[in-house]
Amino acid sequence: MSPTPAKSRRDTSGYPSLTEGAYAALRHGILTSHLAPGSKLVLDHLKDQLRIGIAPIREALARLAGEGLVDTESQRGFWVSPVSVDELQQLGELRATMEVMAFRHAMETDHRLLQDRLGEAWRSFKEVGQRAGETEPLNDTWDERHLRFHTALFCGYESPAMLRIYVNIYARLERYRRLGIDRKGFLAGVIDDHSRLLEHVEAHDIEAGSQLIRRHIQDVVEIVRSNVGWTEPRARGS
Amino acid sequence: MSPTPAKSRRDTSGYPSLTEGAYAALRHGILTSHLAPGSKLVLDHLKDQLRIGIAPIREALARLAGEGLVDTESQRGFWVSPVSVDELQQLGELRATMEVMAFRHAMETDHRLLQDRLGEAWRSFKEVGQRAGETEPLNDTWDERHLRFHTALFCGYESPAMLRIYVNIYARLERYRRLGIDRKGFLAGVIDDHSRLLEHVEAHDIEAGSQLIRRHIQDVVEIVRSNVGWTEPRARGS
DNA sequence: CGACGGGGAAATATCGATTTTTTGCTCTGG
DNA sequence: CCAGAGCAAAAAATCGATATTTCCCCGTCG
Repeated sequence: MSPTPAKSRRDTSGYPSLTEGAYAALRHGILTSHLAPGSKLVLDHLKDQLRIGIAPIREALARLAGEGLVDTESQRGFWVSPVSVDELQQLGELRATMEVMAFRHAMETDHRLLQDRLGEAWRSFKEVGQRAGETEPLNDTWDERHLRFHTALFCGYESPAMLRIYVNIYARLERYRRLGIDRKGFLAGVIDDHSRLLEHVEAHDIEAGSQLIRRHIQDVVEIVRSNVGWTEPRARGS
Repeated sequence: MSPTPAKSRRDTSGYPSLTEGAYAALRHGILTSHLAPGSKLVLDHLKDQLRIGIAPIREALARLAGEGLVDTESQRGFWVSPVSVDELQQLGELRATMEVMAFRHAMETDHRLLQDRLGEAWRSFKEVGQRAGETEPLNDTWDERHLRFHTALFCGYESPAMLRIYVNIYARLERYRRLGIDRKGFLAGVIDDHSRLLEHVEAHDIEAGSQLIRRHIQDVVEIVRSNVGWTEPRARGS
C-alpha cells in the first residue's frame, strides 16, 4: 500500500538497519580503496560522515574485522587492513585452489547444472565485460557480474559454507584488482578466459578447465603485481 | 609496579576490553556447543549472564558473524550458526586442501624450518594427545596444542593471510569434533598420524605427507559423521 | 641533546535510556 | 476451526552522555 515502505524516523538509506548501511558503505569504501589500505578509521569522523551514531559503526567495523577487511586493536581502534604483495599472492593461490576444487566437484556431481548456471552468468557478464577491456575501468557492475560468473562454479555445493569463504577471499582480492588494473583496462585475453572455460565445460574437459582456472587467476595476480607501485608491505599510515 | 595491572573500575576478567571478553566467552561457548547450534542469542539474557552492557555484546557477535560462527538477520537478532553434515564435509575438504597446499609450500620453501616447527609442536602435543586417546575427552588444552601442530604447516607463508583463514576453518570444525568425538575418546591411529607426518617430513616425502594429511582429516570427518545423532541440517531451534 | 614524565586534548569503550520492530496472543468474523 | 486484526510484551537497534585510555606536545633534568 504505502509507496515508501513504512517510513521510519531513523533509517535514511535503503538498508534495513543503520548497521547494515554502515557496513555496506565501509565495505565499499575499502574495496574501492577510497578508504586507503592501512589508514586509520576514526570513529568520530565516520560518525560525522555517515550521520549516524557510533554504535552501528562499531558494529559494522567489528563485522569487517571478522572478515579480515579491517584490523582492530583493543583500546586503539580500527584500521583498514593493509595490502601486501605477499597477501595478494596467497589470496590468489587460495582462490585458484578453491575454484578448481569447486569446478571439479560440480563437473562430477551435476555437469548439466553447472553448464546452465555458467552459461547464464556468462551471457550476463559479457555485456559489460567487453567494454572494460577497452576504455571503461572496472566498476561495481563489472565486478558484480564477474563474481556471479565465478560463484556459479560452486553450484555443486548445497551448504553455503564453501561459497561464503570463497566470496570473502574474492572480495579481498577485489581491492587488489582495482588497485592494479583500474586505469589500464584489461587484457582481452583474460576476459576471453571466461568463454573458454564455458567451452571446456561443454566439452566436459575437467583437466583443461582446471588448468585454465589456475592460469586465469594467476595471470590477474601477475598483472596486478606488476602495476602496483608498492613492492613491500604497506604498513599503517594515515 | 602495580601488582594488579592498572585496575580499572570496569573490566572484571583478564581481557583488555569487555568486547574481547565477551568475544572469547561467546566463541568458547559456541565451539564447545555449550551454546547449542541454531539457538537464539538473546541480547538481554547474555547481558545478564556476562554482566556487561549490550554494546560490547553486539560488537562481539558482529565479529563472530563475520567469522561465520554466528548468523544474524536485521532487526531479528543473532543465532548460533547451525550445523549440518554438508557443512562438516565442505569444511573438512577445504581444511585438507589448505593443509596440503601449505605443506607442499613449506616443504619446497624451507624444509628445515618446517621440520623444526613441526617437531616442536609434536613434542608439546603428544603429552596431552595420548591421554585423550584413552579416557580424557577433548578439551581446551588438547585443542590448543593440536591446532599449534597443524598451524606449524603454514610456516612457509610470511603474510598471515592464509593462516587466518585456516584458523577460522579449523575453529568451525572444532565444534564438530567436540560434538562427534567428545565422549567416545579417540582412535589411537588418528593421534599417531601426527608423528607419522613428522617422519614423512624428515624423509622429505611430499607425496606421502600430502596423502597422510588428506586421509587424516577425512578420517576425523567420518568419525564425527558416524557419531553425531543428526543426519540432516539442524535448523533454528531454542 | 636525548630520555623522562606531566597533563591536557583526542579518541575509544561502555552504559543507561529511548525508539522501533518483531513476536505472540486473544478476540472476532466467517 | 481457521484467517486475520489488534494489542501488549519482548527484543532489537540506536543514541547521547560518561568513563577510560591513548596520544602528543613540551618543558625539565641528567
